[in-house]
Amino acid sequence: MAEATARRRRWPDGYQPEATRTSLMESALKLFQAKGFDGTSIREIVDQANLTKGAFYHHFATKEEVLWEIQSVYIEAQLAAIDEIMEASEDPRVRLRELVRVSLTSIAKYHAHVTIFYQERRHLNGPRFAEIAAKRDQVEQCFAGVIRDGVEKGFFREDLDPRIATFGLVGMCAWAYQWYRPEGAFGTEEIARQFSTMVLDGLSVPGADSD
Amino acid sequence: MAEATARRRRWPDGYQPEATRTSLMESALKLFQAKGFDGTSIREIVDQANLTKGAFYHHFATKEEVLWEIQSVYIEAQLAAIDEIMEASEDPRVRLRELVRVSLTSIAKYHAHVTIFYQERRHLNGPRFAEIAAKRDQVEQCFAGVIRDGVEKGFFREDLDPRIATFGLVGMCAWAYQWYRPEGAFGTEEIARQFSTMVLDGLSVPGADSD
Amino acid sequence: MAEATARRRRWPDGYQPEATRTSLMESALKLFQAKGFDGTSIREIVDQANLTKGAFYHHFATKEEVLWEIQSVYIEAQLAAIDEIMEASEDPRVRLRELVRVSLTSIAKYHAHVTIFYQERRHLNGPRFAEIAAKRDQVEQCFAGVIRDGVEKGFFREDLDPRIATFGLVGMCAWAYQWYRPEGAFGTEEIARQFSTMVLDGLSVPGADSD
Amino acid sequence: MAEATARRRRWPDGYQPEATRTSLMESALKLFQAKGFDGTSIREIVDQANLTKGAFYHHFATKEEVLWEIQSVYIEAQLAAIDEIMEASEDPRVRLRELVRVSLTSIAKYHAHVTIFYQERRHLNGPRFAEIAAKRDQVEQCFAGVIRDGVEKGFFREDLDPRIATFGLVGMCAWAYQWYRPEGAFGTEEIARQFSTMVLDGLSVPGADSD
DNA sequence: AATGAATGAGACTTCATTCAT
DNA sequence: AATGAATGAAGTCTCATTCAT
Repeated sequence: MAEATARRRRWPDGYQPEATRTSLMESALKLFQAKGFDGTSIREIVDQANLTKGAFYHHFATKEEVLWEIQSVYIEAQLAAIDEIMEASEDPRVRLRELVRVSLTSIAKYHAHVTIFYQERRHLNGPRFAEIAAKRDQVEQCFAGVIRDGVEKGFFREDLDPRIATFGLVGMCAWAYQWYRPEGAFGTEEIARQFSTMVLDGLSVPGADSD
Repeated sequence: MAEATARRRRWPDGYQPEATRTSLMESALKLFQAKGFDGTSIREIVDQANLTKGAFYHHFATKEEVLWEIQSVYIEAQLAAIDEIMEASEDPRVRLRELVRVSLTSIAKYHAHVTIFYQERRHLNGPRFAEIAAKRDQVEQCFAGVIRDGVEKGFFREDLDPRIATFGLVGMCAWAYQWYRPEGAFGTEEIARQFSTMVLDGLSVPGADSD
Repeated sequence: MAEATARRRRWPDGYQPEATRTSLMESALKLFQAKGFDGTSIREIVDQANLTKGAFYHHFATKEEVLWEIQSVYIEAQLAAIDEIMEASEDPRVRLRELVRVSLTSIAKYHAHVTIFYQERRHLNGPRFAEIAAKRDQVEQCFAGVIRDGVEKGFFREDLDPRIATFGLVGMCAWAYQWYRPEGAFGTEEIARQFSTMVLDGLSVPGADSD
Repeated sequence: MAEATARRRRWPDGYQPEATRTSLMESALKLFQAKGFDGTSIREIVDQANLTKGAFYHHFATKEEVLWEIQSVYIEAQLAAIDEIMEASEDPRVRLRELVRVSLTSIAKYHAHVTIFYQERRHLNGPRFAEIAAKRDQVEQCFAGVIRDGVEKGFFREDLDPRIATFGLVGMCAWAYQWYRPEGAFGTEEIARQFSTMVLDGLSVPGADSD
């Protein structure tokens, strides 16, 4: 009956299942980031959300499911952002700059998610692990594709292996989850610009005598 | 066979404290790498080493102590290698190439240590955490120092912040622990060469028209 | 049978939290008395109560908490009994007799509690120890107050220090937990009467020549 | 050969087994008093004595043996002191005063022993427990005998049961191990005098009107 | 939708004791 | 006389999960 009130259902006594679920997710997000997956107990998650274990198990089948959902949120956002980039321009140099930019801005936006994504991967089991890993691979394949494309089109040097270059570029960006702080001196846009410049043009001053 | 080499101490039936300790360390090393610190139980460590829990606690005060020792081995090796590099040459370009090279070769040499170093940092407590963090900072300060020096001496571009460049370079190298496999197509020397080239000279082909 | 008495809560198949908790307390009470706090394991407590370790830790945070609860039950009962005594009469001789009487009857009533109270005090930590110690002090202050009052009012001799007399009197009563047996020849009322007489009037036969 | 040097044997390199043994006993004495028998580990005992576990087990068969030795030292001293008292006078009033005096002075002299004697009795097993308990009974029988004798000789009142009176007197004295502090306002001689007076002559002022 | 009592496996750690040297 | 490596049992406590309501 209450279903007629358009999507935002309401339960008789003010129950708000969606809100409960969100509370739990946010609680888990903070705790997984701060103490790790193994280091966080269901008890802590529900306590911080002012809920009970029963509520938790009403919304999630297992603790791992929460982890999987956190990882999904992030990786899906990445994939969506990458799709946009690929549609916006065909120039590999532009695409590469954009990939770097998006990598860094989403680290800022999803800091907890990213930290958990990289640190707690291990705790995803079989099928869920495979699913996330596959999406992660898609992201990396995209970086690699852009580089390969740049080489083919003559923009990027041929003497570097595209896979190695990809790993280097991805590592450079991903590592930011370890040190980036929103209150730091540089914003993510500026960091992205510097990273792109370093990778595309190199640290060396062009004119300086080589060794 | 090794009996001719005059072993310092002999115990009946193979009491060999040093060997016991080493067995435990190696067992822990493998397991921490494979299943994480929290995911590894003392039981598993001793079972794999064919020893007992009592033996473990005779040699280590806590599980954390083993973790600390693993981290120490790696970071000390890093510091020693860096010292050598700094003594071998004063040219920031050479130094930077060497830092990259050492970072990658030691990831190959200490793969388990490095994985544990980056993934299980959290589980070190107060003083031990501080100790390792301080040494890790020394390493990073060294990278930063070389870059700053290169800028001052006119070898490296001035329009990049040395701290950002350092984070990028360190991330690029450190990330390798996530993907490097000894059986892969490239050795660490070659990977290091490509990383150095990318960072020093850039991906872009010099002549190609810019966007 | 007891079902007619409208039990507040009903659980399936006998979920009765209050009863579970009580079982555990009673089990611990017996075991702590018989084997001491350190000598009693959680395993023994739950086995004797036909429950599981999990159930124990659902109801109590630590083993120490059970100890604290046992001590509290006794000391609170003491304080309440003393309050009654102080309200019932103002004559220090009456009050003293009553204090002795209550000390002994409550040793009979709370034999296990008292034994644990005196033998396992050590195992209470910081704040809980302080709380119990403070209440114990209140009890002793009360004995001391009555004696001091008796001296001031001219009923009790002045040549004895009230603190020493208090210690003596309290020790005499408290010690009973070591030897009192309900099946013994004398009941607590009679023992109390004899103790009061001994302390108030002395062992000596008034007329007998002194040494 | 070294045995000719009269009882105080000396080992070649300065070994002093007797001193080692004594160190261990003293270490155990302090620790048992402070933390209880169960709360003290062999490790702590030997650490505090700057020795090793091997040394401990060279001198004592078990931890319990140390406990037994501590209890023996005290109870033997009690028995010896009581023997002296019984030989010195036949007057039950004198004897009683002396028993009280000795009880208190030996609490001062053997504070740790006494604390352990009363608190850790439980940890003595079968035969050793029986031995100590028997000696303890001898001491109590002695108190009881003196009281009974006093009643028979007409010095002590007949309306009190000698066993109850004994328990009261013994408790009064023994309890002092719980509160006596050498730095306190009264010495043991004075405390003993007051206890004897209280028990023999009573707290009440003879002339005061009775209730 | 949510509760919270209960489970049972397993975690880390401690410890008295043994024994070859 | 003394060492210290090793054992193995046991201890306290945590935790993800289940389930009747």
